[in-house]
Amino acid sequence: MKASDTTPARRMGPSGSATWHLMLDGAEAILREEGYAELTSRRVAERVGIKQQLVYYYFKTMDELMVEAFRRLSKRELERFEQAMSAERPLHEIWGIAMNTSDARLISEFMALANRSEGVRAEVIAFIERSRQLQVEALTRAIERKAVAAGKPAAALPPVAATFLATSVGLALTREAALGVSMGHAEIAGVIEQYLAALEP
Amino acid sequence: MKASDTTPARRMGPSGSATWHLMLDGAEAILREEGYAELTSRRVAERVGIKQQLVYYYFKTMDELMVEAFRRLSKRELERFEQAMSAERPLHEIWGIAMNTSDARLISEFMALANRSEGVRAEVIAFIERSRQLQVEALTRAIERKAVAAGKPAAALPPVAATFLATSVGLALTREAALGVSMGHAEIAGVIEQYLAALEP
DNA sequence: GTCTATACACCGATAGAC
DNA sequence: GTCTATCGGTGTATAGAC
Repeated sequence: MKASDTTPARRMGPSGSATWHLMLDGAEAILREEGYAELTSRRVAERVGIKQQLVYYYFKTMDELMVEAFRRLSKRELERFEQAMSAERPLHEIWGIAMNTSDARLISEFMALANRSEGVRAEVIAFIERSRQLQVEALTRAIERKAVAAGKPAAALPPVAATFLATSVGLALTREAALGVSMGHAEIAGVIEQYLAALEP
Repeated sequence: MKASDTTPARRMGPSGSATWHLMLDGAEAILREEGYAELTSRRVAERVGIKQQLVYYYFKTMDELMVEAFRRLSKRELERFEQAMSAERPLHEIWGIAMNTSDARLISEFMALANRSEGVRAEVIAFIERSRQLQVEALTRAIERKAVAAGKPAAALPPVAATFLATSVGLALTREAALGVSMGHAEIAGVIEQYLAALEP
């Protein structure tokens, strides 16, 4: 369309290099420990021991850095889920992941970021849908195995409802625990574990 | 302890005045529509049509403004809960409130803020505990009424677990809906409404 | 009660030297 | 690949005039 872009376009470095990863590591640490309000090029640089301006050699904008950071995280998480599916008791594994404090906090921050950045939003939506899909498949298989073994028709709780429930509850539990609230936590964890034990003895 | 404060303390306006409320209204609107990263004295002033510096006549710091904003909101919400308890079908009312989009978003933002501000954190903790207490009481009463009527021992799901579940799920549903995700939403809403209908026909 | 003036720190981003 | 220099913009907060 445009025969000549008047802006010559800034010189940029390659994705995937060691420094590139280092910067994303720094960004993750900041999100985890301080929240997205502190995620700035200066803070990232300070953390990894480089100059602020170098951030813009590897990322066009801070928004792009955030998108890349979530993309890397989401890939890692999905691989973790997939691996959990092939473990001995997949549902217990999934629940364990949902209860992992530090990454729950990280994902929480990205969800907040998703409200303000189109790029992040698209990645977050894709991640939610893919991980829910994975969980539904695993749960469906587990329920069917159980039903066949017992000769029962099973399921007052549809698999997708159960996974949604587990994810929401896991997130709420870790978020409240971080604040120092614990009212009802033991009871709700008990209910979930009872449900899991019934499916995966 | 200190016989004389060397800093003369800046001149301050009264809490509760019309302008004071106007500023909190502006702060709420910003949180709802744009998120806490945009909650600045300049943006508040712009919204309500006054100069940025006037914010500091009514609030010592931005942090104090946030605390006051949450305090006002939390008071309003708790009154709403209490009123709902005395309605015809209290549990349906509570679920309705949990599903109210705009205030769920607002509360979400304050929860994120709680991770960064001690003052906000204290208020958020108090709010969570008080509102959960209220809900547990209402649910306990409803279950007992039902159990007495049916002559049953009742309750595989402890009331505090049920309310925790409803709150987490409600928050997750509205947050995802805001992003445009809907996978499993109909199923989970169906399950909850079924549970409610069983208790409050 | 609201305004102007003003300080100082930090932010994203660009240009160009080494 | 990393640095120095630098820009315009925005943030919190204070002092003091009207």
